[in-house]
Amino acid sequence: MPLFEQYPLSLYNSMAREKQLFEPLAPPFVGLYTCGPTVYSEPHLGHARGLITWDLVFRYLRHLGYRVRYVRNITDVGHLEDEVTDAGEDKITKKARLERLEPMEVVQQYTVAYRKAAADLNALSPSIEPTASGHVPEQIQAIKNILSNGYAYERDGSVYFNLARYAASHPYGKLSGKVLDDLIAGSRQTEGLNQKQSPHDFALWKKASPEHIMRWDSPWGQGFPGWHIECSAMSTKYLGETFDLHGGGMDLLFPHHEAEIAQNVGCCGNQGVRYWIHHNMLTIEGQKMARSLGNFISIEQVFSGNHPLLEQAYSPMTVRFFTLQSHYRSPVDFSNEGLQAAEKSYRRLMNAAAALDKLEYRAGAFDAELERQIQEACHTLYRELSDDFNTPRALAVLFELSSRIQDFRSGNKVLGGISADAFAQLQQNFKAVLFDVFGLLPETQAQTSKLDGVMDMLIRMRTEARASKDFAASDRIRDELLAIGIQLKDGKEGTTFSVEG
RNA sequence: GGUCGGUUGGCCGAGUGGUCAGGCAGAGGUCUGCAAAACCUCGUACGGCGGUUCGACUCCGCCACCGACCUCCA
Repeated sequence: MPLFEQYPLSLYNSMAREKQLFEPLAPPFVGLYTCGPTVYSEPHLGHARGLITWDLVFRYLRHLGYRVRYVRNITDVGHLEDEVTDAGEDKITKKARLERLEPMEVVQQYTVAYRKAAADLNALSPSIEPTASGHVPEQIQAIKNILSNGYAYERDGSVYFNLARYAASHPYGKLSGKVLDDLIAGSRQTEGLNQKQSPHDFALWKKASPEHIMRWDSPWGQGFPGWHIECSAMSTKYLGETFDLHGGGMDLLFPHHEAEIAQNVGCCGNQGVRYWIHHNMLTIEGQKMARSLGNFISIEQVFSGNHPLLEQAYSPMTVRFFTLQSHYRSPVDFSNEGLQAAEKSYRRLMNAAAALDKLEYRAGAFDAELERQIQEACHTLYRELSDDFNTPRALAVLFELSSRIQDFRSGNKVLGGISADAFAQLQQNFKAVLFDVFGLLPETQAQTSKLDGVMDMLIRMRTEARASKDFAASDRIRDELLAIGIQLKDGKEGTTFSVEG
């Protein structure tokens, strides 16, 4: 029996605004699409949250036994920054001009940076990572379909989605809770500066001005695809007209995902997505992260500690652990205090995992209550994760199990008190959830075998000095190593060391 | 202004109509030549005012405060 039958997954569907039992279209296959980055600048902490959230979803679905195709796009065709006044310049073009690069050089640089950040955070590669620029023909085809279905109109080389026409027969705004009439009433639209029939009609295809560098041929002349069409085109291409899961940040609810739905209907006759899931945003010490507020932190800066707001560097696994401590639908507040606490908590779990590996089972006096408790916890781990990916609760269970593991290690409780089966289950579930699902890794220690050799020697010298009560020498070894960033840990079974950072 | 969400102990962060979150910090302890590390044990909480209820932190109403989105944003 696959795990997904044993622990059926329920998740919060943003469209229904309630938790629903997840029933894939064609189990065990699952299609998952998430909106990836626009690659015009360094990946930042917000990207980290998205990466970690969807990686956990991907990992857990796979762990449950689903065969998942995970598609995450790269937006490498610039979005216009100011469409309203038509004075807009797209982000990638602007960056290219400022840095005197080809637009594709900008795209390349930040795509590589994004993938590097993902790898550092131990986020698995998606099954397919399509780029918008590589799918212009598909986007043109989708626009053609929308046009021929009567949901769009052409004006002077640009194509716009006809929202009034669409909203007359479809519930536009349902996902984000917007009412089209309110939007129109509240819009600050300058007269006569654009060709749209209605201010909220959005571009499917945009005519390229003479100086616009990124341009492609189309039935409507040279131009580039609009803001939202890539996701409709690429999700349809790789996951089909209807697929299981679509994710993204809550900030994409409107207008991006709302537009996607309208396009899907306009193109294929149905909205395409069965479950919408959205993760919450990230704040920096209680404030929204924004360049204008000066609290913008890139992923690389977190790892290096090179930012005025950071008291120290934080390892990728600390960031990952910290993120998963909160539920994905709650906001995460990034603070030094929080990160430092996470660093320690994370170490505790890793200590327990290491201790678990060293335990050797021998039958002993049976402790029925302990047996029940451990088995129950092993199940709870999955029940929590299957309850809308409740990582904080699953984590609490991991800590509970950590204490039991330490009880066994220290002799506080006898390992033989539980059955060999229960012990095997403990080992398997604890490590599976910690490593495979949470995607945490043992702390990388910058140590080579040569360093090991040197440390062995130093530890031996210190042990000898201590044996002969030459504490001046032994303390000197310990303190000077600490100054270098290597900490000695005296334990019952001897001395070990860890390298800082 | 509109829409939605939140307000939990020193800090972070789950959750529930009536015995438990969990982590960090703090206190005590084990270990140790001392220390560090590691491990064990232990407090304190549910924004305000009403209501429903045998019973509310949990449900309902009002108020206050905070935030997100409404414009590109993960």
